[in-house]
Parts: sequence; C-alpha cells; structure tokens
Amino acid sequence: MTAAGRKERADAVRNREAVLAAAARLLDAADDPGDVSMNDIAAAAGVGKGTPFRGFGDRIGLLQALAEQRGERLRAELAAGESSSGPVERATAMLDAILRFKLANRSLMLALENAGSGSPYRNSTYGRWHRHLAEIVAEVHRPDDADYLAHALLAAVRSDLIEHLGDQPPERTRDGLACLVRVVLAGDPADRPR
Amino acid sequence: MTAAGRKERADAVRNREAVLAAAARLLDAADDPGDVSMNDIAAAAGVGKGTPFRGFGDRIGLLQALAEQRGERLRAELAAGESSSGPVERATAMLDAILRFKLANRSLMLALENAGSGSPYRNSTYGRWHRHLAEIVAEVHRPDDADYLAHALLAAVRSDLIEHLGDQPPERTRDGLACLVRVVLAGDPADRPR
DNA sequence: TAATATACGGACCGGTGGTCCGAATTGCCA
DNA sequence: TGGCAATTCGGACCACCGGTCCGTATATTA
Repeated sequence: MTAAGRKERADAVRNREAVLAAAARLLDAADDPGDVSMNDIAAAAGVGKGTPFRGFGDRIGLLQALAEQRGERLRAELAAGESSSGPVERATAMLDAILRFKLANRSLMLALENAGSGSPYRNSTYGRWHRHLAEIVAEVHRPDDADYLAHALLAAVRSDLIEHLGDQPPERTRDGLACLVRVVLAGDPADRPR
Repeated sequence: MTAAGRKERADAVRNREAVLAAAARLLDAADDPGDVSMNDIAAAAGVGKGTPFRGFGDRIGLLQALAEQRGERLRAELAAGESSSGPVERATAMLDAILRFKLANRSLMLALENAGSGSPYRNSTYGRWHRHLAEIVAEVHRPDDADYLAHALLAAVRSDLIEHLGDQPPERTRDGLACLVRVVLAGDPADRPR
C-alpha cells in the first residue's frame, strides 16, 4: 500500500493518469464500449500492456476509477439538490442529475453496467445512490417497499434503457422520468385511500 | 429454407433438439451463465462444435430459441391474465407472471439480457411486452408518459436486479413490485390533483 | 444402388482479458 | 555522486471465447 515504506514512484502515477486519460478519450469516441479493448487503451496511452492491469487491477477497476473521477461534479450536484424542500423535488433532482450524467458519459456507463456478473449493483456508487434514494422514498412508503421502489427508480435510468430511447429527444425521457417520480412519491393509494 | 426442395434431414432436427436440451441443462445448473460456453454446450450435446451455430446462427439465437420454448406457458398465462378487470389488476398479473418466469429461468434470462449491445431491447419478446404494457398504462397516463412508464415497469423486473435482490425472500420483491404497479397506475397527481 | 444435397466434426482463426518475468527505471542512503 | 534495492515497465505469452470453413460422412431421393 501507499502507507508503508517508500514513496510511490513518479512514473507509476504518470502512467496511471495517462491510462485513465486514454480510456476516457477512447470510450467517448466509441459507439460501442465493447470495441474499446485493454490493448487499445494501453496502446493509446503509449504504455505496455501490463500497465493498465497493474494500475487498476482489471477492466472493471479501470472503468470504475474513470467513473469516480467523472462523478465528482455529479456528487456535488447531488449534495446541492439535497436542500430542496419535499421528497418529490429531491428525488426528481437526484434522478435527473443521474440521467444527465449518464447521457453525458454514455459509453462509460454503458460499459460499466454490462461488465461482468451482476456488476451494476456491486458498484459502490450504486449502493450510495440506492441508500440515499431509499431514504427519500421511505418518507412516503413502508421501508420494505421503499427499498424496492428505490431500485426500481434507479432501474428506470439504466444506461441501456436510455440508449434504447436515445433516438427520441431527451426531453421526453426526462418528462417521463419526472412523471414516474411524481407518481411513486405520491404515496401508495392502498395505504392512503382517497 | 424448409419450404423449398427436400425434407429437412432427420439428424439435423435430432441434433438441434439435443443442443437445446443440453443448453437448458447446463444453464439451469450454472450459477453464472457466463461460464456456459458454446463448446460446453456442444460437448454436452454430444455434437461437434459447428453444429450449434448451424442450428441457431449464434449464441444469442440459441438463447432466444430456448427462451421461446420455455416461454410458451408464460404466454398462455399472460393471455389469461388479460381477462382481469381494471388496469391495475391486468398490469400486476402481467408483471408478476414475468417476474416468476424470470425467477424460474434465472440463468437463461440473465444471459439473454447481458448478451451483446443493447440486447434486452432488440429482443422481439421485449417489444411485445412493452407494447402490451404501454396500452394498459395509457388508460391512465398521457401516451408519451405511458411509453416511458412501461419501459420503467419492465426495468423493475430486470434479471440482474432480481438477482441482486435474490438473497431476500421473493415474497418481498413481489410485494414491492405490486406496490410499484399500484402506484404507477393510480394516475398522475399532477393531472388529477387530489 | 447410385447420385446428390445436406449436415457433421473439429481444426482453425482473430481477438479478448489477464499473467509473468527479465530488463529498465526510480528512490533512498551513504 | 554513486551504488543498491525496490518497484515498475513492456510485451511475449496463456487459456479461452465466439465463430468460420471444408473435407468427409450420412440421409434422402430416384
């Protein structure tokens, strides 16, 4: 680890950043994240094949590192949206921010979501999002339902769904999402009958 | 094609069925559909490597054929549920049937959903489901919203989500789903204010 | 039974994510 | 400044994947 012994070697951090940058560039340029291979990334970074693996463990690690880097602005935005008043506003702000983030980083998020087995959920980011959203939903629903509903809301902004809707204007998707949030956070008609 | 010239050779259909059966067996036994390869399937069917490809085109074709075979019962069930009264009942019946189907065929559906680029939506089955569900939702929402809401409802029963929820009892997932359907089909509070 | 269309098997291909190790580079200390 | 140990580099290498190809075996037809 970084804690023990010597300092981290300069070339190591330089290369790690080069790899990160190359991966970002290639993914942004690609239509299908599937045709950005590790070799491509290493080559584009001007680095040997082993280097990305040493720096990030495996493909998923690299993608996650990239997502984390890009997600800082998003995290700020999410924290800001927290100041809104009601649960509907807060949840809408959150999901809308996530939606815009995924639109802005489509290849990356697409890659991250189909990678490996059950990967979208192993991600620590997903855990945070879900916990946060579940709290909001729990203001209106029973805890068990809130948990599932939060998953469902996040599923409604999955990258491949967005992609599939991609030919129609994003406006419409955002409207639909807003409608969904409104409806879910209006409460359960079975609990609060008219 | 089957239409022209001679009859279809007997060994061809025998092999195709053997491949289908072997694939079904291996997938059901597997934890991760990713570790059932085409070679494995061919070997388990006692058949050469090329045969599965000749019979089904490619991996996705094989999986789809398998899903179609297994889905006959489901289709009947869906048609039956259609006789229910209100939109909530019909949508609940439909999504619950889909959920149970995916629980009963987890590896298969898991494989089918991660396969290839944007695959869950290119599937013709998905199209049918979505069209049907959108019709029901449209009884309560504006058409544009109905389209998206139908996608969102289907996203709430995606295999990997179910898988991720898999350690908790399916009861709870089904309850959550029922709650979601109820809430979505209760109508938009913005359109029909209290 | 001969002829012909068809399917069979498995060697083969390009490409993938990931590993490994001798060689080169770096940071530390004298 | 020079030497030494630790660390990283590069890219050959590996197992395996989905998919193709074609000489050979087999089913069908006449």
